[in-house]
Amino acid sequence: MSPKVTEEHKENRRLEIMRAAAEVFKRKGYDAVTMQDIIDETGMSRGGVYAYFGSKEELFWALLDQIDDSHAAGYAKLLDRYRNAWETIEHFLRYQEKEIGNTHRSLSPAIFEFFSSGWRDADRQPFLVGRYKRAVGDFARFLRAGVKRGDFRPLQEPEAIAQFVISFLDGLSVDVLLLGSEVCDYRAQLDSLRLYLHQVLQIAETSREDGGSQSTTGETP
Amino acid sequence: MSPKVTEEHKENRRLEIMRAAAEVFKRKGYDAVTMQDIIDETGMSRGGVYAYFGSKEELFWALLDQIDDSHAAGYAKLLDRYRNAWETIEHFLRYQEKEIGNTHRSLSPAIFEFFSSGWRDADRQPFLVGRYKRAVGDFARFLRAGVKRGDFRPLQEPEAIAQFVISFLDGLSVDVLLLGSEVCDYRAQLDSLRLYLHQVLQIAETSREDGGSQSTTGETP
DNA sequence: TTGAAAAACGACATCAGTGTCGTTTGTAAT
DNA sequence: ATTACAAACGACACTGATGTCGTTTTTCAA
Repeated sequence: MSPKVTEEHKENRRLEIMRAAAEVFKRKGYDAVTMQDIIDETGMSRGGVYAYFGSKEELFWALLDQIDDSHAAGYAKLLDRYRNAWETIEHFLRYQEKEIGNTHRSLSPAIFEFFSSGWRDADRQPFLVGRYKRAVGDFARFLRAGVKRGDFRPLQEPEAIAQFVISFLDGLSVDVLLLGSEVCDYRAQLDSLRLYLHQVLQIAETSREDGGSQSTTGETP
Repeated sequence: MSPKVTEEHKENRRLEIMRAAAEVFKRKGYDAVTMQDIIDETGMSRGGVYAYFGSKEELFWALLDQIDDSHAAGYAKLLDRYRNAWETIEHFLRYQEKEIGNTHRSLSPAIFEFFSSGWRDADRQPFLVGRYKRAVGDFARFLRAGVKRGDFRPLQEPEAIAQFVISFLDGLSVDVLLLGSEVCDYRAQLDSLRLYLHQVLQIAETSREDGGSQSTTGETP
């Protein structure tokens, strides 16, 4: 008797299925993907895959959890423990630029599809709400820290600014996804966001050694 | 020989099917809706409905065109021919507030679903791009008019501001749709947008007889 | 080497939705 | 009233995806 394969081997198989699934989801989004697509990508058999994941949705949740774990940590770390307040914002914006620029090569389109066609589904909503509150919370905490240090003198409540920024970034992501990056010119828009933050936080014009590279979009005519 | 029913009757039937379809799309979104649902809602027969619309997608496009015609006109008119520049912005914001507040009772969720699950579809993209460019264009034109009159002294190019505003509004709509209006507090966020515009356009503090009701969100602490 | 049990396989039954098409019904001109 | 034709009907065949389950293969302990 006794088990016939090691626990590790099972875990590897599980991961291999998830890897294959991610590949397919990146290529085809969410709705258009069938279990058969994923099965084909793995090279395994129908029964084999079903032994690990009972449905496309179950598989997708596994991917979401995986992503979320790795992501949330990095995101929070980005905003914690900074040296120079404004520099952190620049850093944050550069990070967002990279993320958004990479949208269509990532799982984002599939994730977006998953939640937008499932927004009535009571099971899916909490995930998004959690993500949103976490993002807003992290950013607001960062702002409050900056206020305490005297780096920022915000014209609004940090919470309000944070919500505003997250909403804007959500919108920008959606627009890039649905319209393409050329149409909505996300780099210029991130410059606008930089300018907005610069103003609403009342940053002194000469922030450390950072020059005047804020406005690629043009000054007042 | 000669036709057996009047042209008008056929048009009415067409409209009735569209009305029924809109009802179903409002209730169930896009993907979850089947032709059968629509057929049931009309009270007609399968063949009857198919005689007018060959597929769910064809039907949805008909609805989109219908909406778009009525919408685009009103939107442009809102921003044209204003008396007081800032007042027009207030008006615009109030309009957006109403729109966003009504999101889940409108076709928006279905439209959103339609485009987000079909963003790879080359046929669907042009529609959204047109909508976006029109919105940005209208808003930018309004801003330029205000500049010419001396009402606005923008810190950025009007185009950039317009894009920023539209992206933000897109984000806000998405967030309201996916997270619910309580979570993302869209009224407060529209106040933030008002404050942003007030600053970026360098509106004098005392604009005509309008008092200081801009910031429900709180002043600098 | 053998054999027992788990893992992997893939054919199959099922299901939901689609679009068609032969039939029935209704209308208006004669 | 009759009739001829379009409109409306709804049963049906088809499709594509799903999840199951009896069979085969693999693995490891004895």
